[in-house]
Amino acid sequence: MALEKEISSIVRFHRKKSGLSQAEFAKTAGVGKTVIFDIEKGKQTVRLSTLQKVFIALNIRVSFSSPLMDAFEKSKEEGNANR
Amino acid sequence: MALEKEISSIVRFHRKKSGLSQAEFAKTAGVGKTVIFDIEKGKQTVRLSTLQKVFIALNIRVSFSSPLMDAFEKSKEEGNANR
DNA sequence: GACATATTACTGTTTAAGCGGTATATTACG
DNA sequence: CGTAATATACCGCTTAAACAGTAATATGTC
Repeated sequence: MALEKEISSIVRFHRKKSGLSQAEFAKTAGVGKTVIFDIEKGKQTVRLSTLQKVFIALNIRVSFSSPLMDAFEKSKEEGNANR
Repeated sequence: MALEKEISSIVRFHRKKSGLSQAEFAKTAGVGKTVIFDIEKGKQTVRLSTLQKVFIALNIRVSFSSPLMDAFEKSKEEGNANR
């Protein structure tokens, strides 16, 4: 599933459960009402900072996975952020 | 950990493992070199579409979790996208 | 059907994201 | 140390994201 479509349905579901309209939720999240509509419509060009506010307001966590993720976690523990 | 910092370190780690410089990787991901530098620097205002290109190029998957996530998955199976 | 509420759509304005070019700083390696 | 590669930084330029306002649909609820 495309990332923006997934975000779209997740945000809408969570917002509806919160009982807030788009405009009300926009206020609590600290963003404009337009961008809530856009996100729920599946807009691909939203800014990360905007999504972050929405996710925080809805108590949604984001995580990442990949074939290299175990090695990445290991490197963090060892304090090798890069190399 | 802040989302943009997490993305920053994950992207840098994966790119380094790929053996590409920022400029080379930018080309393969289909974005400008500047935005790769910005992402690895922890920029918060990157666009979702840009991150998407980077994640695809690095084979990184994104997933979401929340207290309502089980109910959300259920509602998908039942075909109730909203309500 | 009438009426309230919410969503969708469109507007103009402000701000900045992304871009390539380039210049400087940093890092790696012989 | 020198030098090549890479990363970091700054530059204008173009495009569009986010915004509030408003208007038009849609979705209820009585």
